[in-house]
Formats: sequence, C-alpha cells, structure tokens
Amino acid sequence: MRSNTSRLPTNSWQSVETEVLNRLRSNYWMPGDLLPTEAELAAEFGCARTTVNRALQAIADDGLLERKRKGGTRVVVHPTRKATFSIPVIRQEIESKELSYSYRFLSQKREHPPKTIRALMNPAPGVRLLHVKALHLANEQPYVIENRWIDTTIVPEAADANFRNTSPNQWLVENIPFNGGDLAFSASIASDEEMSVLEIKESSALFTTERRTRDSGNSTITVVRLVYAPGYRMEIGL
Amino acid sequence: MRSNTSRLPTNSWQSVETEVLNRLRSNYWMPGDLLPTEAELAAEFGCARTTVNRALQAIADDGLLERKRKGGTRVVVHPTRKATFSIPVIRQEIESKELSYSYRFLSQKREHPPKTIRALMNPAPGVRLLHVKALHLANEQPYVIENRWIDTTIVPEAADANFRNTSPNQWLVENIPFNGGDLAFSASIASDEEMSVLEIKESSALFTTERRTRDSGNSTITVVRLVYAPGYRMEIGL
DNA sequence: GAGTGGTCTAGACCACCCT
DNA sequence: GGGTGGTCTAGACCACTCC
Repeated sequence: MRSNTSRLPTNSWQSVETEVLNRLRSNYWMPGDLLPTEAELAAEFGCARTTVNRALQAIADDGLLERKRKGGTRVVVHPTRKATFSIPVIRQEIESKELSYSYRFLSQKREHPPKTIRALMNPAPGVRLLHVKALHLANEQPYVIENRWIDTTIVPEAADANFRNTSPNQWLVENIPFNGGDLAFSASIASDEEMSVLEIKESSALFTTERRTRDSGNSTITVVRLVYAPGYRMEIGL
Repeated sequence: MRSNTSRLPTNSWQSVETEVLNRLRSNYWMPGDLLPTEAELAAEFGCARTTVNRALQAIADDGLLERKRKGGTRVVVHPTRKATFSIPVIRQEIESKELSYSYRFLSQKREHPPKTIRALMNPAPGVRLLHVKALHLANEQPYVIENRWIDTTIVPEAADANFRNTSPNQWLVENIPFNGGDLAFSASIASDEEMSVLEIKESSALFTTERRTRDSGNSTITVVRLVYAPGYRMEIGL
C-alpha cells in the first residue's frame, strides 16, 4: 500500500477549476480569448461536460470569465475583482475580537424625518418614523454610534419594541426576515454630538456606514447610520 | 396556441430555491431547525436530488443555511448578510459616472520602505521598493490619490514600467494575474501633502482604502493606499 | 439555422461525521 | 456503522444568441 501524499483526483470540478485558473494566470488563454467549448474541455480533461460546466461557472462567478449561450466562454478583459464580505452584527463583531460587549441606549422618539432621511426611505407623506440612537461599547470604550430610522408602517412590531436593553441592530436581525438593500461607506468629521458620545476631545475623522434595508416589496424598512470611533478599520479578506 | 405569460417550470433549480426561501421567510422552518433531507425534498418537489442539492447549495452560499455531511441542513440562527462588491478599477469607476478621466503622475522612486510598509509587505531585508505616487482626476478635479509600493523582486517587469502616462493601478490590472490579498477601509484626517494634492483648504475627513495584493506563492506584490477627495462615498448593492 | 452554454435526470460512489 | 451531503457520469432537451 503506497502513501499518496498529494494525489489529485484528476476529474474533480475543483481540479478542473485550478487547471483553468493556472492557464489564465500563465496567459495560456489571453484576455479576450475564446476558450474551447465545454465538450472539448471535457474531452481533454477526461471528465463529463457537467464537471467542466461547474468549474467554469465557479470561475465566471468570480468575474474572470464571461459566458454566453452561443458566444462561448471568453476571458474577461479587465477582471474586476469581486470581494464578498459579511456585514457584521455589531455584537458579534466586537466579541469576535475577544472584547467585552456592552450597550448604552441613548434615545428613542417618533419624529418627522428630515429631508435627507425622507429621500432615502421615501415613507408615506406625513408619517412619523421611529428614531433610535444608541451606543455600542467594546471593553467599556465607545465603539460605534447607531443612529437608526425605522418605518413602523412597514414593521409595526417595531413600534412596540423597547430598545433600552436590546439594540435595534440586534432586534432587527432577530425579527426581520432577510432582504435587499444597499450600503455606503464614507468618512466624516465628528460633529459635536458625536464627539461627546464617543468621548473624544479633538476633531477626528470618523468612518461611517449607511445601510438601507428593504422588504420584499421594495419598501424601505430602515436606514441606519453607524459612526465608528476614531481609528476604526473595516477589514475584508479577498 | 396558448400564451404562457407566467409559466413556472415546476422543477427548476431556481423554483426550488425560491420555494425554500419562501418557507424560510415565513418561518415555516425556524432558525436552528433541521430541514428534510435532500432526498425527501426531491420527492416532495418531484425533481431529482441533484436539483435540490443545487438549490440548497445556493442558499447556503448566501449564508442562510448550514450544511454538514451527516448533520443535515440547518437554518442558520443569525444570518450574517453577505455582500459582494467589485473592487473598482479607478478609471472605470470614474468613467461609469460619466465623468472624464485624467491622470497626473506625481513621483516614482526606489526607496527603503518605512516600518509600516515593511510590516505589511515583509520584503527581503534591505531591498528597495518602487514607490509611486499619482493622482486620478474626474472632470479635471482631484478624485483620489494613489500611493503605491511595489516589490520589484517579485514583479521585475514593474521596474521597467513608466508610470508617467499609465497609472500603476492600470498597469497592474493589465500585467499582473489575479490573486489574493486583503482590503481595509478607514477614515483619516488629511495631511498637509494630501490637502495640497487634493486642492482642499480646510482640514477634512478623507475616505481611505488600503489594499494588499499577493501572488500565488503568498508573497506580497504591492500595497496601495487610496485616499479619496472629501465627500467620496463607496456604494455597494446587496 | 445552428452551435453553445444551462439545466434536469437517474443512478452511483464517496467522504465526512454524528451516534 | 450508517446516514447525509458532495460529487461524477452519461445522456438528453432546452434557450439563447450569433451568423
């Protein structure tokens, strides 16, 4: 019995994938080139067409190949790298850094939204939205301010929620089914209120995210602005 | 001949996916629950197990299901939303906003890297790295500063490249095969040099990205810091 | 019109991992 | 040990799109 330290199952979809990737890396197929058909590749690799299909689809999902029904498979010219990262649930993010998590409720009101929020959420005219401010802390140090608007005509349950002990972030994750939305990152100078809440003395650059969450009917459920304490870095693996 | 406006192919991969998603949304299967086996679902939906497999894998890739070889398929408790976005090639990013792109070369030197860069790139001791600074403009307005270090022991071709007319960003995209790395976002106060290059008068908060690119052997090819003009927002669809 | 990828099927074997 | 997902196969039909 011989020990196979690095036996490659010649016909797994992953092996096809890596072989194709190698050929792309080595410019065996140049950007813009047309690859052989799935059938041809299957013959060459000695596997079923389905297997080749799976491999090529994976690579295409990564944005390196472009496939069309009759046009065949083509090497993308400017391979725009795609990064996929998970939107952190704040508590988990803090605890994953081995820091202790705590939460401080700041305020909760029903308000007529300012113009900027109306533009983002497009609520029914005249309605008041739930406006919650809270602070998340790591090791008792201010970590991020959560500034959230919720449309209670769309999520009536939220009207009865009490955010003194549970953060809106947590509550929504647990109570609202997944859905679409969008996300934006930016940098802003700390306002006076932010400086006070985050306990910083000098004017600082703060990393800021704005996230809008929609329900399945494309109505905006909630908009949240997260303003992080100075020095925060959002890190993403590729 | 009848016109089928909305015929659903009862046994398509996608139809299984949406049905499962519906059941998740409606809490038919609760978080933590175990789903029926693929075989059972296949029987229920009247399709092959392969089809169910494909659907469940897609959902699991989205982070809503967890699958284990013997443990079955389970509904994830805290579905961490995954966002995938493409890392912009600067020129394309600007032109996609219907702005005119232009490029201004700032400097190009071989330098001993400072400690911060050494920590990120871990180059061979004592070597000098290629250090390039450049500015990308949109409609003749400063848009982003590119501040890049390249290890020419790993990418010898870069040593001969001339970045007066071609940005390093562009050059690398076209000449270096894709690979891994990491990415970080942060906010920083504009330095004097940045204020001058970006033509801003008052101290501002600047959105900053740092990206490290590795080759297949896990050596760091290049580190780039992009400092965007005030007001920049990086937007991501979910 | 015809070639290519997209997908479904039925069956099979395997790898993993819980009990 | 045995059940579950992971994957491969061979064949088939379909849908899209280029020519």
